[in-house]
Amino acid sequence: MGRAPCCSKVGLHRGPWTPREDTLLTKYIQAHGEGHWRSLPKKAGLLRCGKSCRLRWMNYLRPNIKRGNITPDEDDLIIRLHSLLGNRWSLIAGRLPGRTDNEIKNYWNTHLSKRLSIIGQGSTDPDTDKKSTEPGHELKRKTSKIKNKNSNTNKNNKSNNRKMKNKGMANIQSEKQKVHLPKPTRIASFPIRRNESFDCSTNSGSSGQERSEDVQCFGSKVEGIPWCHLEDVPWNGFKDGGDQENGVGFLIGGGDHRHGLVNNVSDFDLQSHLPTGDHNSLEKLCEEYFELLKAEESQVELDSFAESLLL
DNA sequence: AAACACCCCAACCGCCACAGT
DNA sequence: TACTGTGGCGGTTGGGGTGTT
Repeated sequence: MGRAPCCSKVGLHRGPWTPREDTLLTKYIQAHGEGHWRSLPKKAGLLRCGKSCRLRWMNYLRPNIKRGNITPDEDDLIIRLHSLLGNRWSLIAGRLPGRTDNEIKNYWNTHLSKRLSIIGQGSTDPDTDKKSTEPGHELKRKTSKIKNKNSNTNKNNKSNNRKMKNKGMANIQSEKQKVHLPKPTRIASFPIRRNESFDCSTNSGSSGQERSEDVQCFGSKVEGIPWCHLEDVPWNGFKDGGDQENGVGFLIGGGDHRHGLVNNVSDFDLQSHLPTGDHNSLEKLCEEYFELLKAEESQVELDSFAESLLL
């Protein structure tokens, strides 16, 4: 049962924000800081829902937000992180400074999922494809051609049409995908918190939250990446069992038994979900991912992967 | 030039976890 | 313990823009 809307919608502005509203919100937050979103609109003189204010700030007005022009590096990182984290956009965004979860989500939905589905169909090379098509010329045509053309000219059918398209894409993905699965798979039943990700040794972070049903095995989304046997992983958060709380990690040696239960589950449960025939490629993907992170690590001093995710 | 088809992305929605009472 | 308020997340929508026919 969902709770009531955060505020009465009556009399509140909706839709696109005006420059004036942006200014009001920005000035208020600059003066008083973030938080107290519910009361913020009133105090700031905005006829907006607090949620709307928060979203506008987080996704658009916040300083240091990068907009547009996802670089090839970011693109690649998104794909890799998504393969590990699934649709955990906020976590992925935390790994991409200046990018918002919404932007990454949109980018994934509009660019990457299509591209990957095309790759899955044995089409062109992804990079070639991307470079030759940005911003979406040839690709648009390609993707449009593989779409189900139930011609609907009625504008009311637009969204239905889109849904059909998306369903079609989802089907293609589920059939052809090589990199990820769309939905995380729960593999354990113990409670897990989103904020306790990637560093089991430090209960770092308290801002995030995790739904109990979000207990997931990331790896199960990556054709069984969940548990990579890596001998030397230079990040504290991973080395001791990875994201135990989120049911993800890497078996190193005997694993970490500080939380006993988790690795026991992982050893038994996760590995039993690993596709046995593709182990080398899984390790390769893990290694690639860590190489990428290493490269980043040399540029930016981070205490741990966990901390970077929680930035 | 007009109509149509499609894409992009800002914004909205519903749900959940957690904290406070 | 039960309830309520809040912040946050992921999924979805739809207006506007762009390309094609």
